[in-house]
Amino acid sequence: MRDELGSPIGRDRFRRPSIEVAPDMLGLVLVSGDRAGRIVEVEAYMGELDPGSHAYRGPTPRTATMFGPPGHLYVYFTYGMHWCANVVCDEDGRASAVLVRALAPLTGVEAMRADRPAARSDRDLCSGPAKLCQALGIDGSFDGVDVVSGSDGVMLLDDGWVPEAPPVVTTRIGLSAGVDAPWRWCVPGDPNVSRPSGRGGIIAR
DNA sequence: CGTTTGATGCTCT
DNA sequence: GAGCATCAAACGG
Repeated sequence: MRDELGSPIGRDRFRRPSIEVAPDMLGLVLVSGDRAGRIVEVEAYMGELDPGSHAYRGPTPRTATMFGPPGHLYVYFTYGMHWCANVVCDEDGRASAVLVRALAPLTGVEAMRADRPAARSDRDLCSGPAKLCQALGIDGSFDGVDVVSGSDGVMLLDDGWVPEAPPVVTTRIGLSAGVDAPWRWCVPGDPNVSRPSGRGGIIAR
């Protein structure tokens, strides 16, 4: 299954601040069990330096994974009903993470449809951080899993695909603090991107 | 199309 | 008790 979808990624790729890792994650394949999608939208969260980050006020039980070693999944629960998934970055002890905000579905699309009955089209399957978790079957039990080794069925792969154009850069979505940081990156023109532009419009392309 | 609103429960103050 | 890294349904033009 993995061999067909791409090659494993070294942990060193995540051993940097999330604002460096995030744009490099566009195009990678996120695999969960028999389902997979290509990452087309990400956001960076810079831990204790970032008022928009869950880690801004220091470590708590909820954010423990984000303060741990890179290459693991930080999965959190929000709005009383949704799960969202980040990939932890930077050295152990520094809370830096990349939120995966949208995927282009690749495999297991039938299973995704079954788990996302509200989706009116396949573009609604993974076009948002909570949607993609539902589509891939990711919930709180996946917090802390290693996406480099893939030992728990969730893995990031590189199949060599690269966007035709440089990423679109915007401000982040849905925050009340840290709203001005241009830390959201999208694959230009991809129909699965959750929203074409951020609060301040498109900052760079 | 666009914007608005209700759902729903965990987390930290 | 307030706020939330969201989503879908219900509106209005």
